[in-house]
Amino acid sequence: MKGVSDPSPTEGVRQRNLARLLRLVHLEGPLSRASLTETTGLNRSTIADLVGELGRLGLVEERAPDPSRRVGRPSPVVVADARVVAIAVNPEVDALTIAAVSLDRSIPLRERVDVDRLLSPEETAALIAERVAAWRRGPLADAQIVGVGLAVPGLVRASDGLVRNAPHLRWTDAPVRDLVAEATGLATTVGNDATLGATAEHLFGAAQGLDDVVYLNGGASGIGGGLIVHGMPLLGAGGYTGEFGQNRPGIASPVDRRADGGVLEDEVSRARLLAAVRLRGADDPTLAAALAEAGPDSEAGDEVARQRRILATALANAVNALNPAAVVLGGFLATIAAVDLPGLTALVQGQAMSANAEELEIRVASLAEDRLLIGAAEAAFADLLRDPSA
Amino acid sequence: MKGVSDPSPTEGVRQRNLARLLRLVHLEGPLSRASLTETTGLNRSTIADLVGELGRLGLVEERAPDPSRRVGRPSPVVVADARVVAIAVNPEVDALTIAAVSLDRSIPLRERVDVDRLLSPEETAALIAERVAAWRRGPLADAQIVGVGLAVPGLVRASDGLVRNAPHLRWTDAPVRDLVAEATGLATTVGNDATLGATAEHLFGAAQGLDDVVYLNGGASGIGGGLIVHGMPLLGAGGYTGEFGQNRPGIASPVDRRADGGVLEDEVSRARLLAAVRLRGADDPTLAAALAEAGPDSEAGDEVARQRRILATALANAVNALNPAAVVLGGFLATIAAVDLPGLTALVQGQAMSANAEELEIRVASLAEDRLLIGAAEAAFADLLRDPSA
DNA sequence: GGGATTTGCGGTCAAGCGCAACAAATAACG
DNA sequence: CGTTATTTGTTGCGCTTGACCGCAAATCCC
Repeated sequence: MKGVSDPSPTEGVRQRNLARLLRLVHLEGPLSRASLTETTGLNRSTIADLVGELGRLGLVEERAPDPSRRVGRPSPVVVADARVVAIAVNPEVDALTIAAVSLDRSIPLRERVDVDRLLSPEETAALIAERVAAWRRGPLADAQIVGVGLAVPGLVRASDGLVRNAPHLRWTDAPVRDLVAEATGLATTVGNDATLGATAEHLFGAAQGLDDVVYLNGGASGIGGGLIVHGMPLLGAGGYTGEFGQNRPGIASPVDRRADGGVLEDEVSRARLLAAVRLRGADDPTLAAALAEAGPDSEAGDEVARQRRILATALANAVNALNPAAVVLGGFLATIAAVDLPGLTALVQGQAMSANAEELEIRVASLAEDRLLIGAAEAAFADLLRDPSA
Repeated sequence: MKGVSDPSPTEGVRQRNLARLLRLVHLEGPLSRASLTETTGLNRSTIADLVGELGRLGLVEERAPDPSRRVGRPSPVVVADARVVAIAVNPEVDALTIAAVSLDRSIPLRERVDVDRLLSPEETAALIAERVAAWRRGPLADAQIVGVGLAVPGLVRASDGLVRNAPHLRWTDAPVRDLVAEATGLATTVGNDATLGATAEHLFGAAQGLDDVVYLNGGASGIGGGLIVHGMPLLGAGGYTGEFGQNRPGIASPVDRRADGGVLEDEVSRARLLAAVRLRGADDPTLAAALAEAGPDSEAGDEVARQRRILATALANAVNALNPAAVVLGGFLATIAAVDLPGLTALVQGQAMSANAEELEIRVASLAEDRLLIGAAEAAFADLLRDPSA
């Protein structure tokens, strides 16, 4: 037995307090020591001790006090150390985006590596390792890299970061976490892109401060989703939550049906919108402009309305089940939602339980292309934020 | 400032450890002190101290050691004190069921009060108070009643226990929590019946030990559901989660459609099953027997198959979104599922993402009519289990 | 420039838990 | 049947943690 567990019985307390402080300055930005004592309820002397330890660990810095117009001695400002960075990666069909995201939420480095063919998981790992090595020799020479986070468009097993299936990358059962960890020598986390996007919107974007959020993103290849529940990302038993794109919502009018299976992402799709405005391969702003130009009384307008009706049923189903505080829409779903947000909200409320929908807000995602990088970095920071002294 | 917060800095630790121990003996049943040290990782002396405190609080008892055939000094067995009870209540259309549920999971008292008309919230509160008062003078004379838990068939606002709408009780915006608390003088919690049923199945029933569970119950008046997520009940922003009955699942074949709106509980309903076997008002076992007698190649068999197809789509939608470890079905949904559980599982797997469904288990609820009482009692015990020293 | 206010800093103190040594109770063994 | 091994409860002690207190420093208001 001889429990050689904790050297100190109350180390759990200290760990939690350190984590609380680090999380605060990471999520809220620079905070004075005084405000830290106030929000945590800890004693001034305790805050001094804890901040000192975080400083010695190289995780926070103390800056000169802000010229506040309050009476009394000014309080130093505690800020997350910008030299602590995570490597955030988003492999996509046409490019691999890699960035360095600091603990102070700045993004000092970002690079888009265009590729003319699909990269294998091994090639992806090698490319990441090469960029990280180059950055280490240069701009990140004095940085402390805590890990790598990947946002993968596909099903990712939560337990071991195995990519079960990423259809348009053509990755199947690829041990991406282990490959990247070995290639870079860094702790690596792999997550589903939509789940990480939901995390980012929850922490810093349109769903900030809301504990129950449904996030749906419309991409070129389909509809992905992520869930925030109890203020945390919901991974489910295997890690495959939020796959609303494969759901089959009821379609009230038979004339609205286009695809055989009735699968949401076959009925509500970017491709059908592009076809309606006679475009091939445009980005979302271009698509939005074309739809606006066509107007509501055009073929394109009818298609938007049709997709909105089906989307509303799918959202109502989710709202009935999960009673979220907000639904956040990204990608082309944001485009077709923004045409008339109150109208879409009303459509959803008409099909959902009244209590579930009455305080529901449907919002447009707000973090743009940084979303996945922020979410991936957040996943890489997670261990550090849970136990800063490790 | 002068933080008069905690008398001791580490009281949080002690509170958590006390809660861990009490929760263990409550959920797992009698446990020896030795096994407590092993599962918690705490020191023997600490366990002795904590168990002593729980004993002084009247929450646990220590019994003579089990005649174990192991070497070494026998370890006393720690048991939750049976005198600590919660009052569990389930108001329904035709009766009000009220029970005393002990912390050791026994149910020493249970009473079904038949009513020939709908009771108002105020009458319900008065009836509960009357029964509790009578029990206090008799069988519960030496009991420590920690609170009242109600399982209400309707929408319950989590923040204040207001019953927003319980259609077949005809309660609307009824402050049930406050009414019962005032009438009885006891701390009261109010929850949705399906959510509390899910909790019970999660803690003691078919979904024991699973952190991600979707629970659906088919009753006479519709389909209710509850969700377990992160090992906890999911309440959502307002408290109205799990309302799968109002969802609109896709219906593959138009000939399967019976109702106009395509709402699940209009398509999949007990009433339609009863009609198919020409019965009026039968309980679930009778219905199951009638369906079995009719056989699969009858009108009733066709209706069961139709309902199973639609139910499968609704379940697949939930599985895609939530990736639960198990789906638990109760009421008449258990009846139509049990006809061919592997077949229903296959139907769901055919419409869900393969990864989400591959380890999915569809199970039949196992707690029978005790389910709601256990769930309601658990809700009433929640505060005690969170902070035993309060 | 003086008073008020707020903060930082060092020292002291109580609480909580681990640890080690000892005692007790049982099984295994000769 | 007695001895040994094993396991566990008990007791006293020490370490860690964070609150509290008094003093000095820094800033604003007058």
